Amino acid sequence: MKKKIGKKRQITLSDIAATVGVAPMTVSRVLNQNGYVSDETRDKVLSVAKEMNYRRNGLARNLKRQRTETIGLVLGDISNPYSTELARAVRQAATANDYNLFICISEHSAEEDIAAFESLTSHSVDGLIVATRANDAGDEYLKSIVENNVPVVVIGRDFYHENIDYISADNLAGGFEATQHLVDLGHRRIGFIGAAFDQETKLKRLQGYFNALEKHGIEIDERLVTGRREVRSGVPGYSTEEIGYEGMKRLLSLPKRPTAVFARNDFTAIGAMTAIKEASLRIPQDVAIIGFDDIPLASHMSPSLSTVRQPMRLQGQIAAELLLKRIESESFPEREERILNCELIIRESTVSRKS
Amino acid sequence: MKKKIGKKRQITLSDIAATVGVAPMTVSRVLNQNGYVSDETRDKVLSVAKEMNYRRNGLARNLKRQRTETIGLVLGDISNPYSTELARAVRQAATANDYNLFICISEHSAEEDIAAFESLTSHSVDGLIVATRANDAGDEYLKSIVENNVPVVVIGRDFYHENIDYISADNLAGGFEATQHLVDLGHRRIGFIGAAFDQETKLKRLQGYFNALEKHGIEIDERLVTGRREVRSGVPGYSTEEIGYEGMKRLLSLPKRPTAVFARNDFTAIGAMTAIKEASLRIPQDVAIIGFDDIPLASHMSPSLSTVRQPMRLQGQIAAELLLKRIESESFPEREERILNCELIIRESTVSRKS
DNA sequence: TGTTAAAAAGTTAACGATAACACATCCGCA
DNA sequence: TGCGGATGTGTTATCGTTAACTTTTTAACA
Repeated sequence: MKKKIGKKRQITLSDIAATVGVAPMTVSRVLNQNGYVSDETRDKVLSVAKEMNYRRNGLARNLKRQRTETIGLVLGDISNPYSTELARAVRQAATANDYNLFICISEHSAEEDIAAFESLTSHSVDGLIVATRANDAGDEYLKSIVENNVPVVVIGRDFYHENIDYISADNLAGGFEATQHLVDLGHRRIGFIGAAFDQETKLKRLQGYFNALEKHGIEIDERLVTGRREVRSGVPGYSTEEIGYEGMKRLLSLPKRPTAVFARNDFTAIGAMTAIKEASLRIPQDVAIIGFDDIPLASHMSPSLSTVRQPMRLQGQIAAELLLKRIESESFPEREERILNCELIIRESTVSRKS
Repeated sequence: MKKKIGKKRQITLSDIAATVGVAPMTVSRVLNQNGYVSDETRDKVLSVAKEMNYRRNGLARNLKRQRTETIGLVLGDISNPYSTELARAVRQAATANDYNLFICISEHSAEEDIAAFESLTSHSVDGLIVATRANDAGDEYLKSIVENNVPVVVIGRDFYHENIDYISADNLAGGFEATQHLVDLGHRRIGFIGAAFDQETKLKRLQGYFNALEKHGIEIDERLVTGRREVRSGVPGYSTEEIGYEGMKRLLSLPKRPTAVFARNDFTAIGAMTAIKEASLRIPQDVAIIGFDDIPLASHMSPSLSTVRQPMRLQGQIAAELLLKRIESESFPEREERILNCELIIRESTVSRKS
């Protein structure tokens, strides 16, 4: 059974104006609190507006004003605390500067990446923060957006453009430190979980791992690097518990298994830990493991997870600041690039507790 | 140093029209692929559009068309896998039906709740899915939105309105089952972590706990119910690892500590587990613990965490479906209410492994 | 060859809001 | 008395697009 038929027309400024007996412009002035309006008129307008349940039409308003006071954030894997912390920080900065934040998710492919850019820019967001992984089609599209003078800032996305600011954690140094830490503990056979050996050549964390091994004269063993092969071309996925679990199983079944493992991120590490425990091996005595990100749960694992902390909030905050600067600047600011330091967090999964 | 001064005007349909030598309407027809256009004109328009890097102005378009093909989703705690799974499901359904999805976060307060509603509705989203916790001011505002004929669906938000569909997991039954499970294992002193005793009286999971105790003639002990008191009025926060950790410490320090604990959600449970381990007590022999949600990590904890699984994706999917139905209906569909079953997942944190 | 319909455009008028300007009053002070 | 500024309000045009209508051209067939 249906209730009423037909949806009513939305209430406009003119409706209020007609009811009160003034010009629409006067109503606009009242509602935007600018220009001169007598107290009497103001009160009347406000009460009528409330009575008619008026809600301003942002489309019309923004069209006329040529700005939306809204910024867009494109996230890849939204399940990742990295993304969510980023989002929170961006939101906070946006709110503090009276900007709204719209978030779009682009999960798997370049098409989704582009769809997200498209839907945000076509809604005329004042600026865009992009935190998805690089892919050719998306990069191409981003470029065309920027060349349409939409301010853009990228976070952790490997993409250079003269008018795009770049922010990232220092994944290269982080990957290096994590591996170095394992080497310092005496490990020589060190695995990497989270990326296929011959793919993701741009993955900085993996490069850091290679660099550290090289520095210490440890030969790189292809079999020790494992991860699910990306099925789709386009945007690479993110590594999960499941991938960590599977990857660890593979590593453990090697003739000469690694004595330590560096996982691409904490989720991957947690999955790997499960596999190690299932094999009745001890962490860290039999296999040491270190993750990346320092998600809140890392310290609650048992054993607690060593990891590399990256400044998640800070990245979001800086991104928002740079974006707002771009938005509010009349001209084109010089490109800024910020690579933020990571911090090695040593816990029980690499060094057994002494007490 | 600045690069160029002044931002160029955006390219419009008329610009293309002028260049090609046709009317703007013809260009519009080409770009929207409707109406008759000769192949020759089409090609010319498309090539000029591409050359000029034309990007349509969605504000103007949507204003004229009176719809945006966009839906809004308001989330509370974005860090929670519950929220993120919801978002993914909603996005999937939206995309499949050619709708965009904008997500807004409302973290702490009624004001933020309202700001999110405001920014989405003022952008004229075609409909709104709300998954934040109920609060008076927000409810009031929601009501006014609905009465402006914006389709709304709420998920897990305790709020009744004739024209708003309601979706939720059966938290009451879930809380009951979790507690019942502990009782079945022989526990009589069962704690609850995640809500203050005298607050959150509407919290269904807590009510389920009370109901189960009552059913088995176990007296409710106020001291066994613990959680951080909400500082702000307005939107209640969510329970976290930290709260679980603190809460468990309090429970363990009681003269007669509980032998089992039901945590409001898995994060809280995980925090509680850390506190239990720190006290050198065994799980589940000394203290059994069960959570709620079944986040992916629950099975990776050690011991693995018993919990109540709620259908996260399904809630999002149904919400999207109901919303799209409302959007596409000319009239007002009858209100729908869907309470989805939860599932008890028994793991090692309540029943020790036999093998 | 004329009639009619389909195809390919163009014209007009909004969508709802506001910037920019114009026009009244009113007040104070030289 | 008059002049300038503050105050209050109205008018006009426009943001960029498209729905609805009109006009012109082409094709099709009796």
